[in-house]
Amino acid sequence: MWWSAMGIRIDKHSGVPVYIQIMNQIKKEIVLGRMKEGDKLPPTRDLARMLGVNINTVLKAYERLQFEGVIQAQHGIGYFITQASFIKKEVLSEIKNFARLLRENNVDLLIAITILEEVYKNDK
Amino acid sequence: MWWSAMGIRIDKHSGVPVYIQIMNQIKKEIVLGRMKEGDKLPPTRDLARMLGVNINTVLKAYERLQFEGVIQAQHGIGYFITQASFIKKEVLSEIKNFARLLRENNVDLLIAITILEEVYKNDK
DNA sequence: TCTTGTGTCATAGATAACTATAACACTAAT
DNA sequence: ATTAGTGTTATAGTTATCTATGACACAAGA
Repeated sequence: MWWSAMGIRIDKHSGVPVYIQIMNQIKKEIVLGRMKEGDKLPPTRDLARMLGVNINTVLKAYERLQFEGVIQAQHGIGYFITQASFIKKEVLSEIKNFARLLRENNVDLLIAITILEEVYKNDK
Repeated sequence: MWWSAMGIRIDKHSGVPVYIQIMNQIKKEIVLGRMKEGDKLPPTRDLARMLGVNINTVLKAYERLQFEGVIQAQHGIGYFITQASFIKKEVLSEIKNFARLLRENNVDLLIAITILEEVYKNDK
């Protein structure tokens, strides 16, 4: 088994703390079915090297994911996924359509997300 | 003219720097047409008090928005909007539909946004 | 001119995030 | 038993963000 860094991408200059980005990226990989229950995560040292961040930053992300019950450490072995929920294909398809809509209308992604958050929270 | 804080909401514990949240919120208000070119922004001191943050944090947001050309300071008078672009009604409508879809399918907003970002960037 | 409202600048301190580095503990394979 | 791979813990230092506070500059109106 090897790690290319999987689909995990971070942006050090986005303003969002890196450890939170790592958490979100791993959750995303799981939801998209790229990682499933029982799968082993990249070792902390490896992921840190691949992402160009410090080990402690990856560890912080892993520890928080463990606290949330998403993954589980096994001392001396590695971290494993313990909880996996998948997104429906239709929903994923709709996300793609939505992304296309935004691009076609030249809507800035950050602004769209800000509006989306407001709408999502207000209509509850 | 008064300031209720307008539609500007921030979350101190979201991990995203507050001054960036303020920037995004103001851009959002403009795009939604709630503020238009020439409109005066809340004074730094007032917005700081309304949001429960320090003046310097608001100032940092305003200064960056000015650097981006969105707003313009007039010494002793206030900050004014210099650049306004609007979102199409159809796009806003689609954002609302999208938010509804996510809620109906119990999709976590953060994860949805993470997937959206990936799709948006990859399909370019 | 004086006052009020506002932008601007500066300094200092607190907290969070990130980095650098080392040492130790457990597991599996040889 | 030894080694390699991995998790765990600890310490220290740097940088970014946020706060607290004060002082000064400019504009408009009384």
